[in-house]
Amino acid sequence: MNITPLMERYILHWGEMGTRWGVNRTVSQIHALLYLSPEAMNAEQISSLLSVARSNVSTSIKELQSWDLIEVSNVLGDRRDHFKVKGDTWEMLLTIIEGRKRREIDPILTMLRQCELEMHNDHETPESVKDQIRQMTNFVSTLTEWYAQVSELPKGTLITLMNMGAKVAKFIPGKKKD
Amino acid sequence: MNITPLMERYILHWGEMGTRWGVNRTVSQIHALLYLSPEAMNAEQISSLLSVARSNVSTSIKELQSWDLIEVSNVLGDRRDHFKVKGDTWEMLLTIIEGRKRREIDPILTMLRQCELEMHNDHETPESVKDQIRQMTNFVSTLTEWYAQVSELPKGTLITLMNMGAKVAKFIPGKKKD
DNA sequence: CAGTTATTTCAGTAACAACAGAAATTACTG
DNA sequence: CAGTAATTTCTGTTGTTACTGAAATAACTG
Repeated sequence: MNITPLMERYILHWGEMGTRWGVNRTVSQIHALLYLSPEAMNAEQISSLLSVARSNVSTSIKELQSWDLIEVSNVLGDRRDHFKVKGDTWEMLLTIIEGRKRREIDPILTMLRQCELEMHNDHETPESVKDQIRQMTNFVSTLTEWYAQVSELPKGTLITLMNMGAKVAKFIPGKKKD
Repeated sequence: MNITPLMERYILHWGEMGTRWGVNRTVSQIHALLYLSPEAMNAEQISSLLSVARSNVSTSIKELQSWDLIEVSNVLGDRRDHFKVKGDTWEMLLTIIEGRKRREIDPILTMLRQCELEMHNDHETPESVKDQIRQMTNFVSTLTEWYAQVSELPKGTLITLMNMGAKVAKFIPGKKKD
């Protein structure tokens, strides 16, 4: 397998985009490469195809594994680890959302809740500021609760809902269908 | 207005979280500060409260304005610009999503579509790779289409839908209610 | 229109994250 | 258990972005 100009373009754009979302460029590039590749690849191949140091691949692979985005497959008679992406585009998205939620939203919620606790015996912070914090806490809680419910739905249901688009609004009780 | 320990904690955490999402720390901190503050603030105040250079505040303010997250308010008899956040938590979220979509998702879609065009007279890229690109294009298109529809719904409808959580799935045609 | 205040731009510095290459570790093999 | 292959860890370097402080510009005032 070698990188055609088409693939290069895809991989480079993906890497570029990753950086904007706080993801290391090499990590995104490897993910893009593995997404495109029909077969699993070993670290050596990735290293030479993307022209990055072997050690850099090692670190990035670990990062992708911690996100549960890739999996190892072993070939009989080959000691090296081979990697490929897990799931289809839809599952990829859900995995990324789940990861970011756990790593970034949950700590925010923890922080917000602790702020609410501290508020009680805090008499220097203006009431209006406390209100803003409370509002943010409620908002993030609601979002988290919504996500918890929706992420439990089967994939097929989610896809159906998405294809319905704005039509879901028609089912709001007490709302006229048009 | 001075920063109480509670506020400091909130602002620092927010700034920290911003960096993880590819947002400049100072930018996030200023947004957090303005969110908490009951009154609009001028750049000088922000600069001294957060202990960052005046010029840094100027740059960050521009960034927040380009995201449409803050607005200017002027006080009679005061030449300085005063800033405050726009909208409530919910509107903030929608604004941020809209901004990221426009800046980051739309270019991806453009790239993917161009890749699809190039595919036609590209005989070196394996068919399986082309398939993967096509699949990604369809996926991103569907998501974008869904977003376009949902973002048009009135805020109240969106909130109702969110509060319904997984219940919306009950209304899928051909599905038994339980 | 000189003087003052507010804001922005710019250039250099500092801080940080990404990375390469070497060294060390681990896992295998005959 | 020596030797080899694969992987990881570590250290120093590079490249990038954030930031400061100074200078320039713009906006207002008496």
